[in-house]
Amino acid sequence: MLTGGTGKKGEGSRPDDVRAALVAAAAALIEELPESRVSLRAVARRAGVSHAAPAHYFPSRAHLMAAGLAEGFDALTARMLERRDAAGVDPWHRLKAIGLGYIAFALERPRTYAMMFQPGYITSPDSVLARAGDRCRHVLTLAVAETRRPDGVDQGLGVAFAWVTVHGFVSLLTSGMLDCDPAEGIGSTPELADRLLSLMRPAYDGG
Amino acid sequence: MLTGGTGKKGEGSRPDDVRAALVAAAAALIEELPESRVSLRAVARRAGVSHAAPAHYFPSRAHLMAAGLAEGFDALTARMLERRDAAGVDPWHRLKAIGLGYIAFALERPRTYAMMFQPGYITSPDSVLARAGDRCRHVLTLAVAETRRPDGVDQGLGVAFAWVTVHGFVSLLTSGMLDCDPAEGIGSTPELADRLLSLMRPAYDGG
DNA sequence: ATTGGCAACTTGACACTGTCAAGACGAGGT
DNA sequence: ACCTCGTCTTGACAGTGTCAAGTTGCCAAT
Repeated sequence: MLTGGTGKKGEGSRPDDVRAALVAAAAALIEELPESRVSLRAVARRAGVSHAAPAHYFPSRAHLMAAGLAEGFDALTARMLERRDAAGVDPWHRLKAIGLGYIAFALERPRTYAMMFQPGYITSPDSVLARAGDRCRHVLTLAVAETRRPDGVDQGLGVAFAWVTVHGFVSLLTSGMLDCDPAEGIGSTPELADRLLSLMRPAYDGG
Repeated sequence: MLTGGTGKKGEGSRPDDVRAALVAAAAALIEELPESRVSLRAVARRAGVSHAAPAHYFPSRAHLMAAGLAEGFDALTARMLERRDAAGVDPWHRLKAIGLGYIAFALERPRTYAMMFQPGYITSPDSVLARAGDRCRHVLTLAVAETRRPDGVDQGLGVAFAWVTVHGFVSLLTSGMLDCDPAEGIGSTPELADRLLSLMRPAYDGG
């Protein structure tokens, strides 16, 4: 009765073709255009359906955007896991790799990232977007747990501190409030990111 | 020739009445309504002028919003100064007071705050909004300079770290990504804010 | 004192938006 | 054969940003 394979055609080809196309189109446009220009109608055009088709799958614009943004969150989570698993076994190195992966994702897809944290797209605590956010935080929580030492900060505070730092960094950066060269070298974005992350090391690594 | 008192009436009463009314209306609506509903026409209605009057003072919606948001930045700066001056003489206490004032402002005026950091409203590096942001950062820079010690972090990094922390905190909080009770007590927002700020103390206070 | 000019708006229009109501249309069940 | 339902389209409505043209009222110059 709910979604999940209404099975229009018997030969099992497209269970939810249009819906998936809409979400994919939304995710693409979110990165291509400024937020105000990602319209339901533009998404519908890109998906090749009529301007009111989105309304049959999503009760409002916010819900469609949330679905596209949830894909963004999952991509972010995947990126974090990838970097973590390539970072070896040292807990601090793993945590730092997650942070750098987080920052890399946000700077590669700035519009998607900024919109993911826009209030108003989480319509309920168990919405698609909120759940995607929870999965992302979970990765961070695991990494912080690995670093825990008797004299370290407690779990919740450690997660908050790490997330706050990387999120604040990319958010200020893409807002244009932090001025540093995107290129490599002294005073560059990657160098500042590295130094900022190193600054929080004592909270996890014991000093 | 530029703006600044065209002096329509000789008796010197209203040099730029309508413009100021528009900016004030914009600042008010920015806090009252979600971003997408703060329209040029709504601002014009509140200011009591026709729907196209804003176009005579601001080349685009972004410019009018930026003017309203610049007022928000100035209010934030004022709040920071107020708290700092009430905090005594200890450099770290002064810096922390600035951070707490920053957080208090952002949580009292969440929509204004979020919009201030939205990419797209800074139309040029010396726009009204960018300048207001510079004045705000300057207050932070001064406070960080006060704490400087030979073995401390360098100025730019210290400013970035402090800003990143407070901004990341309020941004994640208003996005609904950090779950903590707004009320007082253990696990509450003010307590988390306090603990986060304390976590960055070693970077300034020498350990 | 009349004229011209000009800045400050207003009115009107256009293409576009989100959302709702109603209709088309094909498949499945009876 | 008929009916129903889900899927999507068409059409409409109020609202939006922005542009073009018009209106108004003051100031300076003639």
